[in-house]
Amino acid sequence: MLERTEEDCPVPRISEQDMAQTRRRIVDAASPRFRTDGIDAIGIAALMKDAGMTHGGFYNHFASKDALAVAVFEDAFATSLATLARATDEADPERPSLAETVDAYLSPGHRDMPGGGCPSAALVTDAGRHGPAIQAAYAEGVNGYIAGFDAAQQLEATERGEALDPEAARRRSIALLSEIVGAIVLSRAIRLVDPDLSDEILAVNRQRHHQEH
Amino acid sequence: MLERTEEDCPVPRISEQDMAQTRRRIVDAASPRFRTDGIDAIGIAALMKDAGMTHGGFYNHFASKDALAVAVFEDAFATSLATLARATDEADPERPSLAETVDAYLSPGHRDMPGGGCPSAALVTDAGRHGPAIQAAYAEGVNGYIAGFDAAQQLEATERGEALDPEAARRRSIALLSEIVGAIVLSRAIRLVDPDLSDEILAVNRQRHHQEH
DNA sequence: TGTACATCAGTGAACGCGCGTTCACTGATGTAC
DNA sequence: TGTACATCAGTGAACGCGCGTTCACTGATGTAC
Repeated sequence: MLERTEEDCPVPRISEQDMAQTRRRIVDAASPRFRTDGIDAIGIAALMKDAGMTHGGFYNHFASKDALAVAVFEDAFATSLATLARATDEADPERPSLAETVDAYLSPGHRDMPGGGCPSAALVTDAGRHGPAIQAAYAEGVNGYIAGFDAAQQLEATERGEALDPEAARRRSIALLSEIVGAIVLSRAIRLVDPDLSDEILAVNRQRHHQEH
Repeated sequence: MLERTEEDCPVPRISEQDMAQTRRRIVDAASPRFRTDGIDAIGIAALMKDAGMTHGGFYNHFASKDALAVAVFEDAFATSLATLARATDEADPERPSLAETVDAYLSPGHRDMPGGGCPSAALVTDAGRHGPAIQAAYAEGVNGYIAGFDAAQQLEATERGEALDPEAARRRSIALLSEIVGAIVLSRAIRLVDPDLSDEILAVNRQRHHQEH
């Protein structure tokens, strides 16, 4: 009896691992550029050059630029949600509170580094302006954020010995996401010409969250 | 003594009014397209065709596409702020409350019509990704929104016979703007693939505002 | 182990296309007399 | 009022450029025997 039962799948000449590495290099090159300047602002050729290759090979890894964008969205949200999940890791003695997580989100450092930051904020307009596949990847990320906020609220309520209505928690999660996404995109939009107002927007929303929770 | 003292300024062959009309046609064509699809998504040729002309004449009216974008931002914010100002028109017996204004802002109709809607929301990412001139026009509009919310809060506080600390009002205005911009851009980003969550985001934020004010 | 062959990730020229901007030209309009 | 001229908003071809995608080719790698 052979171990390999899928006869349709030929043994790859170049290891799957190498292919996966190259694919990752492309995603890693595209991810910050897409978040900083938008999906349409950088071309395949420049992207592949960033990844250390020429542009022709791109289509060995992705069917289209849209397919790359979907992969970038999935990867960026996965990373971002993993960070958020630290706020719900009961085993971590240095687990950040939800308030600390929000403070970090609404920091000048996050504002000034969209390429490595939250994809919900950086790609919110791009998602709405592109096709269903990209929007679907974005929507899944948004649902992940809401679920993450829900979990963090429930954990903190439990630790305070309080019960939290799941629907109330969900409403707060959605409002929180709206507020922090709005604050960071507004602060980014004016940071070069009105840095004081840009800082103020972040500060007001940090403060507002502290008052409420 | 001649009435016309500026010798440098020749009498125009084609009336200034006609020129202004053409310029307005260009701005009116660009304004919804920029808000719906982004500044970079539509070219000068398509824009001028929408305005009923060929593309070459564009540069009789604007020095560059960026200059048009600045004009579009100024015009769109002026219109949008005029609508907001209805909430502070003491003479108007049908003056909408701030809560009603927010409800209209966070409506599915506004979500589905970015081309005629709030430029703060529709252009927030474009502003951050373009040059200082465009950002400056955007920042002025944001300041106008904050001032408008301030004025509406003060008017409503006065009518209730309450005093409202200007700094507290400003903080609320900034938080309100962040929240409604965030809500509308998030709801737009997912409306095609998750219309239920899109509606929920709007509804939760409408409800939240009603509870607070 | 050595040799002939097959595979296919990556290369780089080329495809048609649209971009922002320029410019020689046109023709309607207003001025000068 | 009539005629010659000047102006300039608008036309449309053309500029160099970058885009997403295709494709014939290369050459390193793995297989077959």
